[in-house]
Amino acid sequence: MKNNTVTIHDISKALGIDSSTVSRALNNSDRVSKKTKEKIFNKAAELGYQRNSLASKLRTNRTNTIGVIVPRISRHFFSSVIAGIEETAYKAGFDVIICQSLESVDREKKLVETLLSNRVDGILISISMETTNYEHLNNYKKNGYPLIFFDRPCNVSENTNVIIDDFKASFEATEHLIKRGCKHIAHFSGPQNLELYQNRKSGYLKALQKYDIPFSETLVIETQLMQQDGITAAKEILKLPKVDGVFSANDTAAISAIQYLKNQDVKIPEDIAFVGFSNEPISAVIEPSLSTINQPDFEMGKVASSLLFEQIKNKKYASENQTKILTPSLIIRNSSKF
Amino acid sequence: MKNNTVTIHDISKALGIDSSTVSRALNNSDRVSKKTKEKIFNKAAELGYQRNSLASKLRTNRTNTIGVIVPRISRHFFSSVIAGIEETAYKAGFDVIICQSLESVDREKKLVETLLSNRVDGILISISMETTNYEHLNNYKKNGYPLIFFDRPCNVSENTNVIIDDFKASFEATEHLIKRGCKHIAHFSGPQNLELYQNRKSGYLKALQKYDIPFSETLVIETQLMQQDGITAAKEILKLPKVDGVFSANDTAAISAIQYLKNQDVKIPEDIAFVGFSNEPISAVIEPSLSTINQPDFEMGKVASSLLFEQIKNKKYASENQTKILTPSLIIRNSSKF
DNA sequence: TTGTAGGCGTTATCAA
DNA sequence: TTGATAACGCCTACAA
Repeated sequence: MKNNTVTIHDISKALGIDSSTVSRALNNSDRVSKKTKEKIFNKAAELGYQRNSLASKLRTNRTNTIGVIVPRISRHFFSSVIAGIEETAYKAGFDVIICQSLESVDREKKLVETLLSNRVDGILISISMETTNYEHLNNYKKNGYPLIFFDRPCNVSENTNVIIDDFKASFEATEHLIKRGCKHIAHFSGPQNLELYQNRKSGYLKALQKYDIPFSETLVIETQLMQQDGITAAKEILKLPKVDGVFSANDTAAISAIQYLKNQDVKIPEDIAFVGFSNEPISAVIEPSLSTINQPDFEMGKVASSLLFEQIKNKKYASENQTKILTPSLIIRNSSKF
Repeated sequence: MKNNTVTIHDISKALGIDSSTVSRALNNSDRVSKKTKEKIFNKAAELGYQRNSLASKLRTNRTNTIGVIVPRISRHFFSSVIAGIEETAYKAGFDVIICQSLESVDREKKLVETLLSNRVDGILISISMETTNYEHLNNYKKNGYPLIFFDRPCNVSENTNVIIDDFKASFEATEHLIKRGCKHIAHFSGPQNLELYQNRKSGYLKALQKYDIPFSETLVIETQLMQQDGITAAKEILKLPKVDGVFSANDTAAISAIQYLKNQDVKIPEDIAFVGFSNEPISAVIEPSLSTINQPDFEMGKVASSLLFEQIKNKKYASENQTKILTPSLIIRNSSKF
């Protein structure tokens, strides 16, 4: 079956035109006459010719393909970033290979290798929560391949990062809780190997400091911020005296915590006010609706991929390391209403 | 930069061993002595060798890659199916290329071509809402490539489909509304070119018929079932006399309709009861929580991909057309409580 | 404008 | 067990 695939040589033979001319025609070269082109196009259609990209990529050493690695595509934030990437890629004539690490370093390593061996022209990555060591990525960069980090930056060495201002957003979120009257604000924090969660924590601390709110380490509950973790964290704060506000480093944990607390007859926001992070669609529809930080996800995808395409074209990557910081915004909803 | 990529020939030269032996060693052939293998592995690591899959795929005419086309990865149902596919693929040693058609036929056509030109070994597809003509897929099948439809089947010609029993689930959902006392049940329906929505409508009609509930065409509101469509549909049923129940062909439309109706002081489920379809995570947390149909998404991914790998191995595709039907289940929540 | 020839990196076949 | 050689399908100097 598969053996009868049509090649440019079949077209060549059928028409008595050399395969090099066929190749040129199919690539729409202007060094082929209109007449021959037409003949070739027709014959190609007639025979059901389908270019073999593998061969052409091998030959040209360019794949016009980029790889994207995200923790999970089901997260609204990431699928929106991907939408932004795909839009830009489409305009630039690039294909996109989407991969998910599922927050596992091992998987991430394998994915990088697969992308590498498929000779993608560049990679956009949001590293997994487990990633603490960047060798698999440094090797890649060392070879001069363009690599851009988004959302979860890597400042271990020189890199191009596209991030949002997590510190500022977290500061504002916490400040908002303070201004509405919260005196004992807990923080649901994520893995501290991710700078992003460090920054969210720092913003929280900075706000407490600015308003002279006493702080105790017990107020910070560090987990993976999954659904189950939110419940664990909720139980935790019930043990603490008089917690009246929570700034959660993501929506997922905040939402499951709220659900749990509601079942325990804790009133949100009267007893405990909540602010989340990410603006997952679900946060707008739960009751009470969740105050959160909206991230410019689609824009992030566009910015990151535009940078990547620039680097692919100019090949001056090494020198062009830079960090782009996008601005998120606080959305106040019922979970932290005055 | 990129030019210094290491090939088997570099290893070959460095060690004075022929490149064919290097190739065999790197593929772990048992026709290479342990000693030479070791030398080769070490040198490969030392030089930072990274196999060129393009060349290998071209030569072997096998890519060990399958393509998956879904309408959108952000839909919980599809990302769960993909998770099932990836798990099976991983075990089978296959890579997966994930693509989204965004419900556009044009995009879908291009994706099929791209996958084809990259010589994937098979394709799993859930067609777009716009797809009414299957030429782009028939061409693919005609060449003997394995192709499996999931969730949204294609019975225009002989095909392998993996679906859920939409008819039965819809019948049960409607029956449930009837048993709880609804007498005027509307149906939010999807594009009728998708069999799936035909079946959901049929199940609804069958239930009305069985219980001798009078039916009028105005009760069926056909849209794309997007968020906005839910609102439009909600306005529509308010115009109808005494609608007291809605069976929606997806959760998205049901949820936005409920939100809208709540704002209009319609009581759910007292005034109008709702049952959705898909069990999106959001349906469990909104208020009232949404009764819906749970689909075995992860399992569907596993079943569909297992079938595909079988077809890839056995190459008897043409003759093996079959339809696998998985069983969904009704989840009763507050939106249709008695 | 078209043809010739060689090679991209790998692997399969055959021979040693 | 290893080596020599050709080929997968395509593209691109270079020559005509």
